[in-house]
Amino acid sequence: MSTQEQHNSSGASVPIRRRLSPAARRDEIISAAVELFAESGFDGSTRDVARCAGITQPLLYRYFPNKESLIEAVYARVFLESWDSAWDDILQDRSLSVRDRFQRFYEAYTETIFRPVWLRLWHFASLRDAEVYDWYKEVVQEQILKPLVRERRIELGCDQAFLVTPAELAAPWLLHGGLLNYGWHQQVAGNEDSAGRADAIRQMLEMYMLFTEARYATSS
Amino acid sequence: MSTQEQHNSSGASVPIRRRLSPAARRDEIISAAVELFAESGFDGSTRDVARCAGITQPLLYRYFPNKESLIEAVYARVFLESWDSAWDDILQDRSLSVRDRFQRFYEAYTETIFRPVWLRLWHFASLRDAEVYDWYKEVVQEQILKPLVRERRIELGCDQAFLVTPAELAAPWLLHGGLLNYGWHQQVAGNEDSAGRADAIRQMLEMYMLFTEARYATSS
DNA sequence: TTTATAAATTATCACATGATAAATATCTGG
DNA sequence: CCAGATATTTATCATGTGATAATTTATAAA
Repeated sequence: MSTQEQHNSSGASVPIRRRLSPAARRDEIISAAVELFAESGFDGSTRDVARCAGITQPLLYRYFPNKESLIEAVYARVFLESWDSAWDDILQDRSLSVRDRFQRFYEAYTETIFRPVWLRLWHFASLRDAEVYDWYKEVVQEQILKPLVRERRIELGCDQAFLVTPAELAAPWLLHGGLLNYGWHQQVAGNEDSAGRADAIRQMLEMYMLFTEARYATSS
Repeated sequence: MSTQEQHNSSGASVPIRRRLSPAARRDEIISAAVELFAESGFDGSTRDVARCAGITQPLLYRYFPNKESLIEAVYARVFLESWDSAWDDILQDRSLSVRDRFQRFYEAYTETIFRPVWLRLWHFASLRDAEVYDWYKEVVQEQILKPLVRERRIELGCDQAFLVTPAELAAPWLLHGGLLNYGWHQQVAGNEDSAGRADAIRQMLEMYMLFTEARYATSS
């Protein structure tokens, strides 16, 4: 990716030696690993990561004791640090209806997670680490789906119960999963149609609104 | 997996040499590859496939010119040959309501595709071959989703148009994708709850029924 | 039993990979 | 400008991998 070179007196090309601070170099290595692993999976070689980062392969081992710890750093960069606090602001903005609020939220959210890097790493990760998957599932459930259920209940005027039951989460999970799947379709096909994405979100919310209306109507 | 051995006079263990017909051997190799690739991905080694099949690694190359062609044989076994014609019978049985019919269909269908082998190979495949993914998407759309839309339209009494438009497929795709995602959740978590599965299908169909009722009611 | 066919194994190659040790060049503080 | 600290590279190892050639042995037909 960034393999710069110099030419010495004898004409042979010699790599430039950029001396960086450990923190900066570490960041660059992680960025390179994110790109490479997203493309080739976690079986991508450390040599390719190094080439992509513009360094030699052994240098990688000054920053990470082994490949596994590099992979963990990639997880942290992509999954842990990807939650945008602005999303929380949208989710909590009660000046909008639940429908409009979650429309806005999902449009912002999918702008990040529908990037090929995120989606592919997510798939690769879930194929090798059930833990990462479980952890992120928890995040989605607590940060997105439970708020959705709660706010919708309030909107429908049946706010007696505070806890969100597993049964109530089934439909939101189904729809959220459907949206993820939609994003995956687009990424495999190489599309990046933001209008179609907004439509998909609209349909998803439409279905949720109809479903909850029918369900909570009888019990309110 | 099936590495049988014999002991010769000097006590050293020597592999048994089972001489099979080419067709039978080929089948065994593919079965072994299906198991191994489902677990380790397509980067699983040919040596491991061979061990799993109870043969030596070079023998594999008498049946497949290279690893890629073995992978293609795995695709064929798992994806091409997995469609059960009994499913078509269910889909075409108009003695049942659309809801009941697709409930039955999806319960049978997911019994097959929610197996870890199918789901994992599906994920591995879609990460490396957009073609396989596109091909299967087409199958789902033509065999499942378009029939669903058509039959539902008839049931709602608005059978004027025969063609199914892309817009009409958005909701079914979202729900179908959500169900796939549900299966993936279960497989990663190691669950195999068929009651939960039936419930998920019920909710999915409930949402589709409500959605179509609301949508086609105005235009019929 | 004998023998020819081909299924299966042993031996091996070239290359890629994760990882380590030693040598070298770059930057910073004095 | 110099010297020490250390970021970076070169050289290297052990192992794993896809693939091929040569050899051996099981099996069925004569």
